[in-house]
Amino acid sequence: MQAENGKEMSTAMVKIKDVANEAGVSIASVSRVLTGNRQVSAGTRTAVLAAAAKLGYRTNYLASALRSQSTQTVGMVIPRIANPYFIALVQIVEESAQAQGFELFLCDSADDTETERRRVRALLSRQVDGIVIIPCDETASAAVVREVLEEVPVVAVDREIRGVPMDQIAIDNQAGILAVMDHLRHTERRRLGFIGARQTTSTARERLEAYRQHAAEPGFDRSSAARVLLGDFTVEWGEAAVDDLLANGPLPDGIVCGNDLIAAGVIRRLRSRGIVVPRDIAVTGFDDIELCRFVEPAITTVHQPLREIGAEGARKLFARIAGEGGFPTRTRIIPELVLRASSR
Amino acid sequence: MQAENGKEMSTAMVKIKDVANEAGVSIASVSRVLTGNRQVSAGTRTAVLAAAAKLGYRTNYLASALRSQSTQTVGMVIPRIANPYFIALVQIVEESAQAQGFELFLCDSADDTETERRRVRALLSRQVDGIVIIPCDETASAAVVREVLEEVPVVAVDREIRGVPMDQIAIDNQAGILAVMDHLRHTERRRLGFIGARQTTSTARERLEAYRQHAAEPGFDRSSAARVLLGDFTVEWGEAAVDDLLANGPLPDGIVCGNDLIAAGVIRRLRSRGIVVPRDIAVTGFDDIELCRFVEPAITTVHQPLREIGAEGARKLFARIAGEGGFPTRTRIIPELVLRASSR
DNA sequence: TTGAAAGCGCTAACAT
DNA sequence: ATGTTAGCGCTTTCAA
Repeated sequence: MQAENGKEMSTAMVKIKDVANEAGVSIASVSRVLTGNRQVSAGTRTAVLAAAAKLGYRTNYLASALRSQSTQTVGMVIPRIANPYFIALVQIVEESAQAQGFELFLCDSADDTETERRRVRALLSRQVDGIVIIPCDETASAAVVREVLEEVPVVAVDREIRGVPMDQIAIDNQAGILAVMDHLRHTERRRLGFIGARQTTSTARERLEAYRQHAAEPGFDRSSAARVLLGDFTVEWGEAAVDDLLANGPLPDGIVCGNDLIAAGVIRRLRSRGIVVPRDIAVTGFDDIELCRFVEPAITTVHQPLREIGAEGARKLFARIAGEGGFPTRTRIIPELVLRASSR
Repeated sequence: MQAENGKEMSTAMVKIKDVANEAGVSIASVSRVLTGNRQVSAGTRTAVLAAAAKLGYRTNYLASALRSQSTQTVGMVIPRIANPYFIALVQIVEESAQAQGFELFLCDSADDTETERRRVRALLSRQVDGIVIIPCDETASAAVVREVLEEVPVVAVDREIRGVPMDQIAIDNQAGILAVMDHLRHTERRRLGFIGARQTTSTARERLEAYRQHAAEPGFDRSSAARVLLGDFTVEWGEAAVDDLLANGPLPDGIVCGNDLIAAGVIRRLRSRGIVVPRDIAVTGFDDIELCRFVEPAITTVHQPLREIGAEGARKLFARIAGEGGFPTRTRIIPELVLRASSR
């Protein structure tokens, strides 16, 4: 006892040998009972279980994993842990992992390629059995992912990686933007603008490309296709972009935003400038995050089927881990438009 | 090559022996260079580093940790990964961990004592060097934490655990509620009500206790102290609680909410019932999450100094891990009121 | 400063 | 069905 320095006496770690002694069997029998991969007699099982419970034994993960060459762990690397959108995806993957008896090791790449590389290497160093990645850069992330693929299966989720033959699952961004713009056309919006993010991710790129393509179609004013502002996927950029628009000529009557955060910023700034949404100008988002229903007016947006995306990503990963072969696949889920007050 | 089934040939894992061969030294020397705990000649160092880089060697974490009895990993158990408030705290702790050269293993207890116990055991099984916990139940979590304390240091953050002598850090909830109620008193609100959460956490309990105490003071209508509704810390409960209030007699002119999510729900439902906030009724929140500034009207709330709480929690943990003794401490940070439109 | 060898705690192969 | 033992890949004595 070392009561005087406030430290409790540490219980010596219980090892498999202690359980074996207590149960009166060999350590191999203990291992067999606990891992369950082998036949054991009922008597041995009972004795081992009782001894383990009595001593409070917990298998040493490090030793077990080192020996069995299996960590039963998968890693997930996301660009920003503070982004609720990514966290929602994490939750689905975590559920699937748990259901398969795997643990999930979550890492934040801080939307930085170098950090992403370090995180991925740390995961490989921990001998994870597979990795789910939301890459932070459409092209720069390719190199590190290619490296990983030499060792364990990887699935890219939500964002695409170019030029790497691998399993991928994401939403169909083009279809989403098309739905938004069809809606704006039918509600007589003619002069559109697009406020999105710089083209470092497939998400940003595909949404912009779809906008440009459809804005040039009949039904929209000719100025629309060129009215494009690119920053990042944040509320702050949405606000700044509105100032930009206001300073440069007459406002459009519809703004297509690259995601909901931008849309929230756009709406807040427009309101503070006395411009009425949706009467003067319609605003749309993308992703359908919770915030949409709290903003006034509530944001019309494209719903991300996160559950499907996450579940399918996990399914692909665990299939590879289980040794299933076949060519890598790229899946796109077609999203639905959610009409709310900001565009009516 | 097995090109026909789409599988790349797996690179054999590079081991320390391979590096030793390549560099023409013993494996011990490689280890010494890579861990940096020992003296090595410049020549050996260069040769080892070059060989390691050439072969793309990464230390096997499992083997290294098993042998050295140090994982350089801490665990963090939070009640809900989907709650941005907890995630903000995680980020701060993660920063501190990285700065100390530790990895953080994040776990979700799903606000359930049994899951919490399983998660904690999994962490111990992985030989983490310490644990930061946001306990899901003020009393029930005590048992599992007491267990853990036998093996590694634990720090409770944000919520208190009763009856366990351990390091703790949280906000001073009583002071926060007092600030809210002083403000309401000065703005002539007389008939108050409290919408909070059931008393399973110190957070919920302390905020209610403070409300009850101050509501009975002069300046408030006598009905105030008894006008209390308890559910959980969600938007949905805030909405339901308003229906409850409306069905039972005249409305108060001020509602103190247990947190911001409840306040957001309260405001949304009041508005949909045609009741004007803050003219007819003032509403306040607690925590100062991002949402507060998006709700219309923006929510008056108590700001949580998350950075300070997280950093101090991490500091305490790493001090214990480093072997610092001394009695456990309980720290409370006094928060500030943030005045916004919902109470003016 | 370096190499040889022991051993971290466990699982799996090999006995019986 | 069970026990004995090798060895997972590394770090750390112990010798030299």
